[in-house]
Amino acid sequence: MRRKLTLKQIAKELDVSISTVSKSLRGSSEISEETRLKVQAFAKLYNYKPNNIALSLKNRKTKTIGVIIPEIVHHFFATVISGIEDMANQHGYTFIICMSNESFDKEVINMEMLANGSIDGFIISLSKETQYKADFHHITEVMSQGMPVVMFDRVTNEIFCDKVIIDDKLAAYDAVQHLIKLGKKKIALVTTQDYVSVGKLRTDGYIKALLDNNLPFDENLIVKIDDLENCEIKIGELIASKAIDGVLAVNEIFAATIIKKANKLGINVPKDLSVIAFTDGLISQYSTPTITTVSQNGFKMGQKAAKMLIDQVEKDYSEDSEIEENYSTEIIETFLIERESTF
Amino acid sequence: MRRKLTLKQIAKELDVSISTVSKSLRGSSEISEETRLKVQAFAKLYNYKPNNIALSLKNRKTKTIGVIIPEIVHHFFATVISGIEDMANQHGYTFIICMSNESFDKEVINMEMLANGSIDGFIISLSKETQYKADFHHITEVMSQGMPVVMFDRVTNEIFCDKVIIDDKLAAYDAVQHLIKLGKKKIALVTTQDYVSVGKLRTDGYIKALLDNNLPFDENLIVKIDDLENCEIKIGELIASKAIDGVLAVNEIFAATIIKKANKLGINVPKDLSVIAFTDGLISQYSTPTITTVSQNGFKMGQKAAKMLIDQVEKDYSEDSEIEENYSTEIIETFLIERESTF
DNA sequence: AAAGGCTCCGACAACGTTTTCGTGTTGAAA
DNA sequence: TTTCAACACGAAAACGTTGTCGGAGCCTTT
Repeated sequence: MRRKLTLKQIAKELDVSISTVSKSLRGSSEISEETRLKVQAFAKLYNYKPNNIALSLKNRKTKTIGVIIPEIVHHFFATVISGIEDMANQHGYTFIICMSNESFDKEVINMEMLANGSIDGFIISLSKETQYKADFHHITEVMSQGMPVVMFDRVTNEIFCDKVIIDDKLAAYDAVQHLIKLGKKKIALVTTQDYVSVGKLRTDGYIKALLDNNLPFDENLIVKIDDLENCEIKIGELIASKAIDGVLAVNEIFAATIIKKANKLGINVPKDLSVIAFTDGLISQYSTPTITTVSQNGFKMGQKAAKMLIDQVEKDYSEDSEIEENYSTEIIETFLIERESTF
Repeated sequence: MRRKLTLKQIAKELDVSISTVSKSLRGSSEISEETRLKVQAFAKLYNYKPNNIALSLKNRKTKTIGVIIPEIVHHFFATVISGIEDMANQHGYTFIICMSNESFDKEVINMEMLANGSIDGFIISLSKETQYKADFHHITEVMSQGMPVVMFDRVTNEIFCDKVIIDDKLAAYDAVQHLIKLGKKKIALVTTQDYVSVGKLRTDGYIKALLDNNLPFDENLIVKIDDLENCEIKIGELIASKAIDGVLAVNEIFAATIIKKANKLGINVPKDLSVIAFTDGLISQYSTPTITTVSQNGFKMGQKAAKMLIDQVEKDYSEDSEIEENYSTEIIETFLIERESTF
């Protein structure tokens, strides 16, 4: 097993100093053309590549991004990762992914694990538990060490940092508005618990749309699902007894469950019941009927988040002064993709 | 912006040497209890964490795995990642993900990018283009540098290394066998081009099942999809004209498309046409009817792959001798999940 | 009183880079 | 012949660790 080639080995082999080898490879004019070419040829022949770890140590820059997400087996998060990878790649960055599995403790452990020099900054979407506990000390901790943080989707107002989100309230508002335009009068909302930031915002948008259209707001038409176990039961109750004609679901799974339940109960989607979902994933495209969704454009979200982080990292580098810490919040536009579940 | 605390700073602050600080923190008996406690208290107070990069450089071990996959917005690959993360985490490893986007060049670039010391080993699933070109020099290259490689799912016989796969041929055989037992006589196969290793194997299993049951093998009943564009057309032709009563699809998307097309053509699934798919993802669960699938257990596959790689990495470490290079191929068992699309 | 043995600590090398600063050798100018 | 710039290269420091080795100081032993 041949070890990786180092400058030292090349130097020894060619009987020159390490400095000379290094300079030759970087094309320094300090070195005579003869020596330079000789070294370059040798390096090329034996496929020399500078050791990244050594470079990271020297430069105090790893060109690596830490990504903390709740889970990866999830269409939205996977597309975000895809966007991050795209932008990271363009800038010569790699990234390490950690999953919190919606657990606060794991989120904290993962961040501490990475905040020891392995990465240049974080891109994070908060776990449900973190949002519930509203404990963000781990974030402030790494930020105080000068590590840039970009939050996406599941963010919090309590931390000042760059953020990239969709306008959840507006998107929900528009979706409900769409249902209302289609003539729906009794529109339900199937969402998560309020501590999930996006769930709360979408609920706000839903309520606002109803009120703006002088439709009655009925608390009973909002179903808050805490876990997938009782999802079916709660949804069953909703559509069986409440005689609704429209529903906004905060994710595909809820929407697909609604449709399946409706079918069983002999309720026709979209004729009797129109359904709109957040998260434009595969289920929406392949469900029957296909589902009208709010596109969240996770890819773009990932790209933006990565871009913002890289900008921060490289800015930190050039101007060591910390004059202006002006963070911004990017809002990714959403749009409604009309499919068969609304009519 | 306060920089990360280092041994040197602690040493200066407490007016002892760097060695003393290091030894104190590692609980060396060389240091008096008084000094040790003082240093430990200080380190704890200011939350000292050893710099990982420096450790990696010193130990020539990064405790990081490089993962190369074709794409991540894909249920199967996402579950594999999830399994890798689980096992990696248990062993204190992190991982860097690169996507080849099914491109040979990007696969090569990514591998070269990581093979410069950033990682201890690779877990890879080959891109379609790589399988098509059958060019694996980049794999042999990194292996010859002593970097362990574990392949999963899309593997090749031309490289000797650890592998983890499912028995694609047997799984396809069993699925077709199941259809035959249900009384189906004219069973089609919707697959990918032959150069995709798993596609080929599944085709073999399909054919074998037919022959073993004395059913005629009709070349025309095998549809090879090259990209999703013409997927719908080709599938339309198949089910409209061939009067088939069963079909095995090598992935969910194909299966869902078949079902949708069948519905449009007034063909009832499962009564007129039974459908079985590979890849047990969300589509299968939320499609109408739900789809009978071959479960690939990506999570377990990821776990196994990670375990095999970590074992290799740590073995390399202990015994520098390269006496026995005995690679193994793990086969993850599959099973049929019966749902509504078969009858 | 000299020798030896502890205890406790610091100097230093090493991991693989890059870069600054010297320094020896030329050749040309004075 | 002396002086000095230009050229080509090497030594060394630094990034943050860990671990080996040696040494200072003190106590015990003969």
